[in-house]
Parts: sequence; structure tokens; C-alpha cells
Amino acid sequence: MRPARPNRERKITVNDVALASGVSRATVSLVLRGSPLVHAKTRERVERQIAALGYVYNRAAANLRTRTSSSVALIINDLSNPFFAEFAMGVGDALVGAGHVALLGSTGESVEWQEAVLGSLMEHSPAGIILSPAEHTDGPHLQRMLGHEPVVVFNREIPGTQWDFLALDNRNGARLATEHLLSLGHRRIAFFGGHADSSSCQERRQGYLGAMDAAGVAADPRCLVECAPNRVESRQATRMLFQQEHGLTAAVCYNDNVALGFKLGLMERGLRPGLDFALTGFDDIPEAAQTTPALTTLAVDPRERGRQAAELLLERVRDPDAPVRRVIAPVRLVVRDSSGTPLHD
Amino acid sequence: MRPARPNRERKITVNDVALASGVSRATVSLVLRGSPLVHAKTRERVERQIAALGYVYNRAAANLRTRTSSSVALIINDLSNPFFAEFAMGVGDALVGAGHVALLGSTGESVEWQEAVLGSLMEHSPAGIILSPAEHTDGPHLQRMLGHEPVVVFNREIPGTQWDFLALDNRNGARLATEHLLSLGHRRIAFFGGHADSSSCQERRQGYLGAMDAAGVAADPRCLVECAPNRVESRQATRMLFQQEHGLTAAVCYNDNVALGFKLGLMERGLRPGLDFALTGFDDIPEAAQTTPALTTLAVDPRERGRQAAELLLERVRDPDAPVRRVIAPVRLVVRDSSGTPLHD
DNA sequence: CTGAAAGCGCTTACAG
DNA sequence: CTGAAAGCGCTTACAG
Repeated sequence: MRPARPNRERKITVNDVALASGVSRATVSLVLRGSPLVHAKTRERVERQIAALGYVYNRAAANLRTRTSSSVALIINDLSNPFFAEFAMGVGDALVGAGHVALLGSTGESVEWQEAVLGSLMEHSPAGIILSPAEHTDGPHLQRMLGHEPVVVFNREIPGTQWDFLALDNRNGARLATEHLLSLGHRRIAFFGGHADSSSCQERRQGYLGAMDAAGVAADPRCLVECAPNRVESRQATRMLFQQEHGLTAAVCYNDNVALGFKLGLMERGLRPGLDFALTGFDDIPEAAQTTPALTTLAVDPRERGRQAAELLLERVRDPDAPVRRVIAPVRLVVRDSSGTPLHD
Repeated sequence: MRPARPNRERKITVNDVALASGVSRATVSLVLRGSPLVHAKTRERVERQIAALGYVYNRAAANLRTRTSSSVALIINDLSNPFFAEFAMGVGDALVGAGHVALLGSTGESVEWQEAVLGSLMEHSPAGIILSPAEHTDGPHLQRMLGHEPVVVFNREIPGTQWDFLALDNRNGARLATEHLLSLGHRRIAFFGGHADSSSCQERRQGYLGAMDAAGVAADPRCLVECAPNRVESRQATRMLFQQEHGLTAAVCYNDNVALGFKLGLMERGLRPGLDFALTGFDDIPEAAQTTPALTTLAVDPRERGRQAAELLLERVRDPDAPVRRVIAPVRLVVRDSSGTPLHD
């Protein structure tokens, strides 16, 4: 014989609260929603019972009834990257503040997995989707799959879609970094790393080329080096770069990890970053300030971007017909030792 | 006058599918759940309509009806730490595989925020909770708050609670690291970093002390140095350490970040890590393999821990009365250059 | 200011 | 093998 288990079976509902406080379910509901219609005395009585019974609101039931949703699907291409992890925290914080919750999915940059995760999350009827898309996402296909679902796309543009978009000011960031190196006297500057078919890499390259152009410095096409945006690949690509004659004295790197890999490559060749060769990164990951020499880079505040994405999505949910927005968040140049002191030639 | 908006208002439900395929709602439900009771012909007809109408299953409604839940609250103390981010990815992957979804909350090590986040997530009726608790969590209070909710605690023990617990084999890991340094000939070895009141730090210290003891080497109490488990604090504490005479030749560090901070401290003093001083870390973060000299450390596979935590929780949900479990996941020593070559004295 | 009634989208005995 | 009916926990007009 199984012992009766301490009310694990039946949950406390508005019914129980109503019964215990001698009012109807409707009144309890009004109390829960903070309606001014209910008398202070009654409210107090009900609230006491809520506490006494340990009632916990069933938001799913309420959502069903009102045909609303208090969740948001958050799909991240690479959560192991601190940039996206911080972004996710920002989203989570902003949502909790608005009584919502984030349904987490991560795709590991796989388009197939992204689709599976999206399918699974959709069944939980999110109010909308914040999507940091995997590389090579098929826009039209996704648009068909998601229909009129509110969506905010983060970081990478998805060609062929009409959704709100939030990204960093990649172009201006790369421009600032390049101008900084130019102002120190560098002329032979590479743009190093990233995949040339990603929108963020293209934009950063444009910023770099623009600054070079404005300064009247020719950018050798060999100075645009592609490589996967991580340390291992970057170190490898740096080795290759230094096997040829190029006369470079500085590099604007696609991001901090690329810059840190570049740094390792320099050190292998006995070159001192910041002294023999100047570097800039992008993102301002915590390590940028910690490494020696500290890395000049662009601060992008991913946590704040997360909050911003959540705001954008909630606005879109409220007004599905508002015009589509493109928000380009500013970035800030942080000058540190890796870019060195002015050159005297 | 507002134009009629393309069926954004009304969602397709089982009713619509039933009507379109000329069966009852019940039959559609059976098809959805893959019941063998329904005739192949009928099933096909229904499935065609499901596809044609673009029906998407409303899991929340089903959960309400069956008094079940397909979500799991995932509360992480520090998502910006790649160790926990990887853990979260593992949880997410395992849950999606089981038709569940993770409700993400992060606390930033704040007990107050943890409570707020828990309260918010509870209203979404998760089937259970995976909790990587903030430091100084009040066990009895939390136990009261969560009642009989299924909970799996990760990484840090919460005194005064009776929940399933998953953690790393901290003791054995630190023992392995210490034995490794001893085998290289080191005798004056510090245990460096971590907060002495955290359970993981205590366990690692015990492993260290056990190995020292077993080797018949006295561990000077001054060799137990406390510091916050990050690079900045560790570098600072390393400076302090080297201001006094200690005769140390090696340190078992609380984790990789502490070890990397220690390394910076060594370099400031002109000491070469791996040659003049041996180091070990804990976690095997990606940087451990990338840094020079590469860091000897303990691989803990956080992604797999996440999957494991999800499994544990789902089992607990299925059988709330099973005995409480403590699962201690193995760790693996990865020897790299930072621990140097055998000492010849 | 409060109560009775209907319904959100689903599932599940229970008849047929 | 299929249909009619009840109900999960909530909210919201609508009467009183």
C-alpha cells in the first residue's frame, strides 16, 4: 500500500483559494491581476489565503485562456562563445523583468539542428523569437516556416527575410580601429580573419577599406586574409602570412580571438606584439584587458545588446504591423598596448 | 478601417484539422500522438491536412489537460563562464531530444536575484529544476520555497537540502594534479585560489592535502592561498605570494582562470611558467591548450555534464520517490607544458 | 463590488 | 476504429 504523498498530486488552484477565502474564482483572479475592482478587505483576505496555501499562479493556463504567451524562444548559434552567452544573459534579465521567460535553444552553427530546435520550441508557443542565426541559414525557407511569428534577428543578416534586425556597427568599428592604426603612422595594415561571406565580416572589411581609402592609402588585396574566427585557425593563418613578403606593420583583426591567435603567431616568429607589430581586435572579451600586451579592441556590450533585443521583440509582439526596424548598436574603441605607440620612421 | 490581417489572429487547432479531414477532434489527437488505434487511411488523410493547414501542436494546452509539463527550469549562477555555458548547451541538447525545453535563468551569483528568477520561472510550471546555485544560497529557505518540486543541484552542494546532486570529482582531480607534480620531483607545492567556504574548493584542497600526505610531504598551512576564482584576483594574489619567502616550486591552482592569472604573476617577476615554476589548472577551458606554455589541467567535459543533469532530472520527474542520488563525475588529467619536465636537484 | 457561465486547445475514458 | 462529453486552470464579459 502506497502512503498518501504530501499534496504532491493536486496543485493548489484558484478554486482552492476561492473556497478558503469564501469568494468566487473570478474574485481571486481579479486579486491576482491586481484589479482595483475588488474591495481592500476582500483582497487582503484572499491574499492571506494565497500565502497560507502556497498557491502558485499557473501562467500557462492563463496564457491559454487569453491566447497570449509569456515565453520567448532564444536561439543562439554558439553559446560557448562568451559574447553570445552574455547576450543570452541580457535577454534573460530583460525578459524576467517583463514577466516573461526565455526558452533556450542552441544550434552550434548547424542549420539542420537550428531547424530541429526551432520546431521544438515553436510547439511551446513562444510570443516571439530572438534568433542569432547559424551560418548559411536559408532565409526564404525560414520565413515560410515561421510565418507571421514575431522575430528579431541578431548579429547576422539573413538574406531574403523581412524581420527586425539588431547588429553591431561593424563598419564604424573597423573604421575606428583602422583610423587609430593610421594615426600611429602605420600604412601597411592587413584586415585579418573572418569568413568573407558573413555579413559582419563584409561590413568590417568595408569599414577598414573606407578608412584606408579616406587616408589615401592603397589596401593591397593580399592584405585581406580569410580565416575561421577562432584562435587556432588564426594562429595557423598567421604562420602562412609570415611565410611571404608583405611588409605589414599592423593588422585590424576580425575579432579578439583572431587577434589573440595572431599574437601567438607573432610570438612564434619572435615578433613582439605592440612593439614590432600593432594589432586590434573586436568584442572586448574579458581576456583582451588581461593579456600582455593588453589588446586594443572595440567594446560592444553584449549584455546590453541582449536587453535591447528583448525590448525590440516585446515591442514587435505588441505591434505586429509596425514598420520593420534595423538597429545598429554603437561600438566603442578601447585603446590598449597592443596597438603600440606612434611610429617614427 | 483596419484591413483584415492574414490569419494572424486565429491559430489552426485540432478542430480545424478535424473539420478539414472529416473526422473528430479525438481522432486528430490520436494521430498526433501516433496511436495505433487509427486506420492508416484515416491517419494519412489527417496528416495531409496537418501539413496543408500548417498546424502547429500546442503543447501548453496538452500539458494543461494532462497535468504534465514539458519544460525544465535551468538556473545558472554565471553564464558568462564558458564552463557553465557549455553545461547549459548540454542541458538544452538533451532536453530537445526528449521533447522538452529549457527555461533559462541566470543569477550572476546573487542570492536575491536567484530567488526572483526562481519565482518567475516557477509560474511557468516547469517539470523540474536544474540549479547551479549562487554562492551562499540559503538551503532550508530554498527547500521550503520549492516544496516537492523535482530538483537537481549542480556543481555546488547546498547544505541543508535533500536534492539529487551532480558534481565533478574535485577531490580526485586535485589529487591527480598534485601527484603529477610530486612525480616530477616537486615537494614545495601550493594549493592556490578559490573561496575556502565553497564546497568545490574544500574538496579540491582535500585531494591536494591527501596526495601530499600520502607522499609524506608536509603541506605548509601558508601554502593554502585563498582568492576569487578569476584571473584578475589571482594575478594580484600571486604578487602578494611572491613578496614573502616560501621556497615554492609549483602550485595546484583552483581552476584554469586562477592558473592563468598565476602565470601572469609569474611572468611579471621574470619567472618562466613550466621552467622556473610548475602549474596546474582545473576545467580544461579552450584557452588552456592555446596558451604558451600550454596548461596542464583536468578535463571535466561540461557539455556532457549538462546532458547528465538533464537525464537525472527527467528520471527524478518520472519517479519522485526514488532515493536521492549523488553523482560524482570523473575528471581526466591532461598533461601539458605548464607542469614542466622532471626536476633534477 | 461579486458570482455564474463560457471557453482557450488539448486528451481521455466511455460508448458505439 | 471513431465520436460526444468532460475537464485541465485560468479569464472575462455579463448580470446582479
